[in-house]
Amino acid sequence: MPVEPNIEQLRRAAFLADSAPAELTAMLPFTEARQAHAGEVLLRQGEPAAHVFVLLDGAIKLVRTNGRPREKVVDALLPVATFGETAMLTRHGCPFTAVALEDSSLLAIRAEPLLELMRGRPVLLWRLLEHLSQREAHLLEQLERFGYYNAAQKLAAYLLDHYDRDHPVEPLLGLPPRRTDIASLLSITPETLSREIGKFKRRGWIAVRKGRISIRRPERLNALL
Amino acid sequence: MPVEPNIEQLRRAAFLADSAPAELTAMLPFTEARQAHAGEVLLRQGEPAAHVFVLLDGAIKLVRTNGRPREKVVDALLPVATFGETAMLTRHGCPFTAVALEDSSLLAIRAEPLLELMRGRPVLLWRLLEHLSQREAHLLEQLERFGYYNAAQKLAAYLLDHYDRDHPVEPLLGLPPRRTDIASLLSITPETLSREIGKFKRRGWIAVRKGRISIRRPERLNALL
DNA sequence: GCTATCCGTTGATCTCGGTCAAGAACGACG
DNA sequence: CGTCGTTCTTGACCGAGATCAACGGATAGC
Repeated sequence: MPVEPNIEQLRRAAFLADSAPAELTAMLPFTEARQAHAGEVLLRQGEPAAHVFVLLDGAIKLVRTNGRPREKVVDALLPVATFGETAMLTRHGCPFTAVALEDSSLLAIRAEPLLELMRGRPVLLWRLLEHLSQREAHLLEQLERFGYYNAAQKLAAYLLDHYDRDHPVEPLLGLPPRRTDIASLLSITPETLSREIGKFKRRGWIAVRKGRISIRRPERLNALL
Repeated sequence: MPVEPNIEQLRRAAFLADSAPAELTAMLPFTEARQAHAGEVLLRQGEPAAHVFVLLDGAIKLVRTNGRPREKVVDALLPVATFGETAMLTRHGCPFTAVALEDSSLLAIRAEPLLELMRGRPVLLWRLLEHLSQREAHLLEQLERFGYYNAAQKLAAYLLDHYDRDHPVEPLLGLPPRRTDIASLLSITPETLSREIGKFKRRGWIAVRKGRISIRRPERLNALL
């Protein structure tokens, strides 16, 4: 049974981080804790988003489904990330499909009353605008990198991006069990990914235990970029 | 001497398109017409943006300058596009450098009073939020495409994106005189771009006159994607 | 009009990463 | 514990596109 959400959990979301307690409390009535099992679809591309999600624990991938079998992962989210903010703002539907990579726990904020609440609290709008601005910057950076990075650089950038700063000593990556998802995100084949991981491992820059990767020499990875 | 801007020009900007005349009129005092000559830098990556720009005529490229000689074009803008909206919202400075590709005419709206105006008119905030949401969708699409498109597909997508719908009979592209910019945008080398253009020309799908490309068989280009 | 410079084009070669195929590790299930 | 099915790994080969280099054509400046 999911525990009732509280404002401390809401506060972990970047676009709500420094909101007044009163505003967060006002959201609780239409915020619910939600568990998603691995593989569960939370948002579907093209459909309107009824909720904004806050990922508290687990991992989520955002994929573009373009009809054809080729399905591209455009982002891999770790706690605490949010998604669905833009989907509720456009009538074109969600620009991606969100799938749980592993069993995850999230907050689901109903979009309609959230929008209504924001209508009366412009400060919330400002926060969201700033948040979307940062996301644009992030996407531009991704776009830039994919332009000229080779396979090793893509992997290094991915590993560094997901470096767990909370556990510097044993930085285990809690990410995609599925190597194919990482490969898709980096726009390389699983075979190439496997070879690059092998190279890094052989040089002692990373270690692999139970399929999970830990970074041993972040400075070496960074030197590649 | 630049003509005084009017609200009809402002209305051409997507995020202002259906604003009330009163709101647009309120912007006029801090909006000025600006001419930019080819090569002129309008915004610089990392620096705060003092203006939001509306491109009325000409062409602008957005480039990421990452220190190294490698400089990547992330977008090529045609009229009527806007840029700098996100730069004024984040304290991290502009996420790109904006350079005029040819002599261009723009509107420059001073950021500070614009933000102040928006503070009092939340409807303007909503429009901007919707606009940024659409841009995120656009960037995600770009990111997806770059994942698995080959050189020919990239070129076809670029040509179709910049197809001038106002001149269906003679759809001359008014874009980058510089082939190297197109190549950078598509993340291919100028040599490869040249070869692909050659192929399309040989098949009669496009025609080149004075360095400018016109599309003859858009349906063929579309079939590649 | 002549020359210099910069781009764009064309050709030859190389290389990174994709493709195809086989084998190894892992988890689920009976 | 063994079998199956899926995913990851490893190897051999191939091809799209990068690189290197030479040539052609446009624009600017004298």
